[in-house]
Amino acid sequence: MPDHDFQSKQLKALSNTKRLQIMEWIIDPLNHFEAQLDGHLVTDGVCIGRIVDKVKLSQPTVTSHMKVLEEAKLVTSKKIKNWVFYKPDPEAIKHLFSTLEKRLL
Amino acid sequence: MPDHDFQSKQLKALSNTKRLQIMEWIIDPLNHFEAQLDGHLVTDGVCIGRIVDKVKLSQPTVTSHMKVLEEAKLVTSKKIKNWVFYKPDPEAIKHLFSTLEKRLL
DNA sequence: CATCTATATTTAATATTATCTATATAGATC
DNA sequence: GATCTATATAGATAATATTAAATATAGATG
Repeated sequence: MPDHDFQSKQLKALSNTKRLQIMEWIIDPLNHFEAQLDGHLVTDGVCIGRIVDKVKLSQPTVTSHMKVLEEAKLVTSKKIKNWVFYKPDPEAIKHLFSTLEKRLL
Repeated sequence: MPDHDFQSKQLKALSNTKRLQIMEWIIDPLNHFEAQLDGHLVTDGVCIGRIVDKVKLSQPTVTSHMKVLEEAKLVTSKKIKNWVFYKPDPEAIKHLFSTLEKRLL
C-alpha cells in the first residue's frame, strides 16, 4: 500500500471517537485501568475484556475496533492464557504525527 | 460539541485520501497550482475549479469534500466574483496536532 | 471430559460516506 | 435581458462503517 494511503488508514483508525478514546486509555493504562492479575498493564498491555467493560460497547464491537487499530499498526496484541492484551506502539504514533506534520505544516 | 468529538471530526476530515491530498496541495499552493487571474494562491486561496481539475473528481464531489474540510475548520473559504477560494487554516492544523500529541504521546 | 471463560466469527440491521448525473442558482458579460 | 460560467443542491446508488445478537472456538479448570 502506498505510504499516503496507509497514513489515511491510520487517521481513519483514530478518527472514530470510541477508538480514539481507547487509544488514549491504553497509552496511559495505569491511570485508566485497575492492575491486572495476569499481564502487566504497561509491559503486556490492557486486556480487551477490561476495555469492553470500560467503553460500554459489546465485546464483538470492541474486538472489531481493536482489529482496525492493529491493522493500522497503532497497537500490537499478545495472548496470555485466555486473554488478549493490547499495547500501543508509541513509535508508530510518533512516526505518523511527524510525517503528517511534514505534509501539512 | 465536546472537544474530543470535534477532534474526531477533524481527523475524519483528514482521513480520506482525496481530502488529505487536497489539503497538502492547498497548503503549498505555489508548488501545486498555476497562478490565478483572480485571487492570489497564497493570500486568497485556491479556486475550487482548479482543485476539481487536479483531483479528477466531479465538481459536486469536490464541493462536498471541501465542505467537510470547512466544517472541520481546517480551511476557510472566500468568494470573489463567481469563484470560491479555499485556504488552509494553519493555526487550526497546528492546534489539532498539538492536542493529539498531548492525548496520545 | 464436561464446563466455564475469554475472545473471535458470522450474520444482519442501520447509518454514513463517496460518488455521479441532473438541475438549480447567482453573477458576469454580451 | 439572454446567455455563459462557476458553484451549489438534489437525488440516486454503491460501498463502507458501526453495532449487536447469536454462535463458534480455544484454552482453563474442576
